[in-house]
Amino acid sequence: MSLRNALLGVLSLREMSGYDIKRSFDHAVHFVWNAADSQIYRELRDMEKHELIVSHLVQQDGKPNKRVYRVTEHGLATLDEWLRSPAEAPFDKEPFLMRLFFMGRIDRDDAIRVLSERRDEIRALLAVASDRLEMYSDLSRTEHPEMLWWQVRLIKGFEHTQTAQLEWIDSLLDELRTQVERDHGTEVPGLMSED
Amino acid sequence: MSLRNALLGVLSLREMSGYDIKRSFDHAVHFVWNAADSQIYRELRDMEKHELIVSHLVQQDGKPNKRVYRVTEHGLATLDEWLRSPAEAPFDKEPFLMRLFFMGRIDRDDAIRVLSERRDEIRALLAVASDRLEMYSDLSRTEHPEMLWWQVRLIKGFEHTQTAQLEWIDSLLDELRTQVERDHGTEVPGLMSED
DNA sequence: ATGGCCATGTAAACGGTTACATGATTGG
DNA sequence: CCAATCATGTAACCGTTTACATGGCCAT
Repeated sequence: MSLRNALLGVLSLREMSGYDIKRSFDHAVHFVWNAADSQIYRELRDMEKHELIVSHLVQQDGKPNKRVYRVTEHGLATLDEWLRSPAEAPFDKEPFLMRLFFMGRIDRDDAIRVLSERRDEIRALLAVASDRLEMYSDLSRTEHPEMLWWQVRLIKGFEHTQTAQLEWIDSLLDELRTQVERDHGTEVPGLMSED
Repeated sequence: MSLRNALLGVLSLREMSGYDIKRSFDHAVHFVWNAADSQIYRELRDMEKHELIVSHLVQQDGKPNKRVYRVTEHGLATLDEWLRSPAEAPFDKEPFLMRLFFMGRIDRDDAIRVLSERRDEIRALLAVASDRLEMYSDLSRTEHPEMLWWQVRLIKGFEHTQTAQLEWIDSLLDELRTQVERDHGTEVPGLMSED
C-alpha cells in the first residue's frame, strides 16, 4: 500500500491528474518512491472506488482532456493514520549489498569496476540532491511551509547517508587497488591513477 | 531474480536444504535479503528445473527427511555473470523516507515518536552488526577467506551508513524538541530529557 | 501438555513491471 | 519532419507476501 500512501501524500498538496502525479514523482518524490504510469492510473481508479479521492473531468483544448483528483476527508484521515503508525522495518532487500556479500567469487578487477559504477551513480544522485536543495532555498513562498521544512531535511539526510556510503565505497576501492598493486608487484609498474 | 541470485550465492558456499537456507537467511544474509520459506522452496524447485542446481533426498531418523541442493557449473556461471553485471539502480522505494516527505502534516509529538522508534530500530540493528563482526573475528578458519573479507567489509559498511542515518535522525529529533520547547515556552518548564 | 525445532509444501492475493495502443499539439 | 509533451489506459506477467496444512521429536 505504499504507492497508495504516496498518492495520498502528493494529492494532499494540491489536486492533480495522473499525469501531473507522474511528473511530480519523476522530479520531487524521485529519491523516495517511483512508479510506472500504468500503475498510477490503476491505483487512482481503485482509490476513487474506495472513496479516498474524488475526480472530475477537465475539458481542455489543444490538449487531451484530463481527470483531476482531489483527496477526500477520508483520504486525509487515512494518510495521517499511516504517518502516525510505526515505520516500516528498515532493510530487507538490498540487491547491491547482497551482491557484495558474494563478491569474493569474482576477480578484483571486476569488483573494482562494479564498485566504481556504483560510486558514479551515487555522485550523480548527490548532484541532483544538491540542485534540489538550491531550488528549495529559492522557493520560500509556499502554500505548505511545514512540508518544505521536512523536504529540506529529507534531502539533507539523503546527502548525509549517501555521502557515508560513498566514503565506504571509496575506502573499499582503495583497499582493492592496493591489493592489486601488491599482487602483480613490479610486473606492471607505474599505474597509480587510473580512474 | 534477486532471490535466485541470493540462493545461488548461499549454495555456492555449501550444499544446503531449503530449511538450512532459510536459517542462513535469518542470520547471515539478514542485512541484505530476506524471503519467506514458501518462496524459497518454490524457487529452489524452479531452479532445479532450469538446471542451476541439483538435489538429492537425505534420509534422516528422528527428523523429517530433507532435500539437499547443490549448485551446478551452470548455476555458478550464472551467479558469476550476475556478480560481474552492472549493479541494480540505487534508491527507488524508501517507505521511511517517503513518510518523512509528508511528515509536515502531523503533530511534532507524533513525528518525534515515529523518529524515535526508527532510531531504536537502527540501534538494535547496529548491535546485531557489531555482534556479527565479533563472531567473524573468532572464525579465522573458513573454507572461503575471500568471502569472509567481503562479508566483514559489508558489515562495516552497514555500520558506517546506518550510523550516518542515526546521526541524521538524532539531529532531526534535536531540532524538533527545541521547537516544541520554544512553542509551549514557559508553560511546561523543566522537561529537557524525556527520551 | 506446550511450545519450539525440524522440514516441506499449496493456494490465493497483492503489488509492481513491461509491453503495447492511441492520438493531438508544439517546438526545433 | 521528428521528437517531445500531454494524457490515459489494457493485458500479461513476475516476484513477493500471507495464510494455511502436516507431523514427529525434544526439552521444560
